[in-house]
Amino acid sequence: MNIGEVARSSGVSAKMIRHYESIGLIRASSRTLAGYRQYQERDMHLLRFIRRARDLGFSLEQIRQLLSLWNDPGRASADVKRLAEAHIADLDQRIAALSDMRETLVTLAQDCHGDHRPDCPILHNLAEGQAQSSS
Amino acid sequence: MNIGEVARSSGVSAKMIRHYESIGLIRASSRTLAGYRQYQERDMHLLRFIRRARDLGFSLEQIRQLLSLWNDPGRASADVKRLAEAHIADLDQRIAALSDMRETLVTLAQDCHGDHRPDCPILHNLAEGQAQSSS
DNA sequence: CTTGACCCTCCCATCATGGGAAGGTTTACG
DNA sequence: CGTAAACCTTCCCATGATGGGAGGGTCAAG
Repeated sequence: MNIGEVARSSGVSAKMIRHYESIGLIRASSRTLAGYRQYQERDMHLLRFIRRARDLGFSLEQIRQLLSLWNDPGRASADVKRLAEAHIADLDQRIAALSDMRETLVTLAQDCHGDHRPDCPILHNLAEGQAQSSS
Repeated sequence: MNIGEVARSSGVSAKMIRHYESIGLIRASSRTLAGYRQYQERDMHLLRFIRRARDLGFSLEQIRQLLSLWNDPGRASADVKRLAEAHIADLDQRIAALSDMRETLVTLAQDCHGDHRPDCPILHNLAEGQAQSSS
């Protein structure tokens, strides 16, 4: 398989496959005489693994660890679980941060007339910045 | 005020103040003979405005628009509200995406023994699972 | 033998931010 | 006055994950 085909069937762009190779996330593939990268079925599975882990929000560094566990028949599932739970905690933090922003903005937007007049609590809040006395 | 002082009192780092100047988000300040940037009270307020908008997750491009509305006495609050609501929609999308990841991971982690054995539904899902549905 | 669809490497851009080098200025203190 | 600390300046580089695109080689079908 050329890089284009494995890209299509794994959902990882050719650009990214080359990048993952360059940072050592995946091993360099064999090449044809002309220098074209050649991939096997197992490379496709590896890339799909990476793709799914990315879809779950794991960073490439975390994926590096996941791959090393995946390739270790003597791994402890506790190690995988620990990685997953650390990532869940990170997601929780990011969700909380975004939700806080959202809540503040919704409150401000609700109080904004949204008409032709210039007066606006959103700008007022940004300019004067006292904590909202909402609820 | 030197840049360090206005940085401290606005919560925007000196590094970022110079950066905002370089991208034209704020106007270049006056300088002393030695080339030191000099700031006034109003610059501090401007930077606080920016800082608060950043805290609410607005991008610098959005902030550029917010500032232009802020400086326009003839603005319509509807324009501000539209910006805010677009940003809320963006936050909603990001929160939903992260929440989806979180939910999938929590489910997988719950089914993981988390002991010394290598068998693990998390790795199994990454290796064999269907791609996550992205909205 | 040309055309189009591949592939290659290398550089640049994103977005917001920080690190740090190399060097000039100001201030406070002995 | 001298010096050291604490400022300030500009310039370059790095992050993380991804894409764009230039400039050029390869391959297969017509």
